[in-house]
Amino acid sequence: MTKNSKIRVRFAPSPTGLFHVGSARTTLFNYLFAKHNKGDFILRIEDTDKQRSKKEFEKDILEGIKWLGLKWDELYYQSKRTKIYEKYLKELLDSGKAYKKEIIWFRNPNKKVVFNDIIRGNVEVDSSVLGDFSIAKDLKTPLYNFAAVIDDFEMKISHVIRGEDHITNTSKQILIYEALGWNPPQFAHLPLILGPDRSKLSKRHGAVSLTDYCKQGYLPEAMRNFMALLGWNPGDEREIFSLKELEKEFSLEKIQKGGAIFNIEKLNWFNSQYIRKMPIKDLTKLCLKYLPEKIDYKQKDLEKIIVLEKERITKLFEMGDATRFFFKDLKYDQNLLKWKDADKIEIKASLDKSYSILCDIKERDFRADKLKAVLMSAAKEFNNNDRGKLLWPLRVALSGRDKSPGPFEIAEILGKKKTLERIKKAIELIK
RNA sequence: GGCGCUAUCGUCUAAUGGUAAGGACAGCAGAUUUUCAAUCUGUCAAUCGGGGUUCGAUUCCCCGUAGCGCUGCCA
Repeated sequence: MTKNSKIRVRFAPSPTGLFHVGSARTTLFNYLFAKHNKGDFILRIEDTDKQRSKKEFEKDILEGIKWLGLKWDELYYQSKRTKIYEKYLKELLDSGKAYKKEIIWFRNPNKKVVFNDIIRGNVEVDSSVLGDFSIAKDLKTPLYNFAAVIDDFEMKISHVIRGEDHITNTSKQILIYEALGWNPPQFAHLPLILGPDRSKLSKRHGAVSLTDYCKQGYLPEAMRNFMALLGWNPGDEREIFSLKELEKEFSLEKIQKGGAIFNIEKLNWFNSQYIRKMPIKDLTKLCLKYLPEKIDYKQKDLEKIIVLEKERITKLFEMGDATRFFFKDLKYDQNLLKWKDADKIEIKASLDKSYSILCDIKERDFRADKLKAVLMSAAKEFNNNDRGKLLWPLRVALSGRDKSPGPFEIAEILGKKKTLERIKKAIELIK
């Protein structure tokens, strides 16, 4: 590679499965490296295996990359480049560097292969342990190690950034570059993403496709931030990074050498951070598909509900359950209304009190701050040491839950009519 | 088995010859609160082992050990 040549990297997935989070991180790192260096990020679909390649997987991968907010500069399909591979295959066959025996084999020169990995430094492999290796089934059907080399050369890839599970392939590929008289690109082998048992993250560890995380309501900005910090960090103590900041800070030299466990707890933390930061209009829109289908709430009320619940959830998926009581009739056990060791008479008295107070408040004064002022002082009067005596039964009457936002906020959203209805129902429930 | 890669709190990591080994997540405790969440404060917790090199090693070298990866007519 000459010093002034443009930085060009590629992510080269084979569409034989859903977009894996490990692949997603490799994509991210390639993208960040390209953008940091004002280079190109190329996407190459490695669909040489016709049996296993599926259109649906290709779609999943492309959509996953878009969802992450990453854009490719160029897109290629290996299945459309057969002629190019054929040309070089013939060249190798003619020069005797490859031979045909059922399929096409690369003649291993059995030498020591050394390459300087940007992340790991010098990596040495005695290629004789590799033996001759297959590079094509026939002239029109190239195999991975061969097609990848041809494309990386033809596409002028300057840096190959991929998982460390490819280190052995790199030695083979360097041999092919040399046989063709080409200079290999720079290599950077990323540490793997691991499951909790420290083995390569795979299906048996649970959700591994990006689509799964998207469906559960993880935000792309959280996913990005989390994945970027899995094996990389800029050297200071910041945790939250926007895409732009990542592009600015990223460097391969700061990548960790050891594998990193996919720590869902940390992902959850990032996600809740981003959920809280998101503008309420956008968040409401995103939450829509997780809410009960038939709701007759106005946009304004919906936004108020989302504001109340967004600090209580870590994934958008939880929004449906968290907000159900606003839209549906309540079902709960009368015992839930019980604050500490209050008896039925006390609970009823408490609810009666709330009811009469709220009855006296004008419709237009049904705002959380106003309700809070009135009810808090009433609660103090009702039982000086323990405001829960008034507030707990009220909150349960309105939410039907042991855990929920406060009664004032719920009452505002419900409105006077519904609020009073629910209190009345609660009173009737007590037997 | 062979080859390769790796090794700091439970987890993600900072510190590349001189630190009381720092931060974040999780945990725990407290404050706040009608509940939960959030928030704030505090706290627990690590350099795999053994040799070197050096005045001094988390850091450099060697040997172990452990873990992982690769070992396809998949990519």
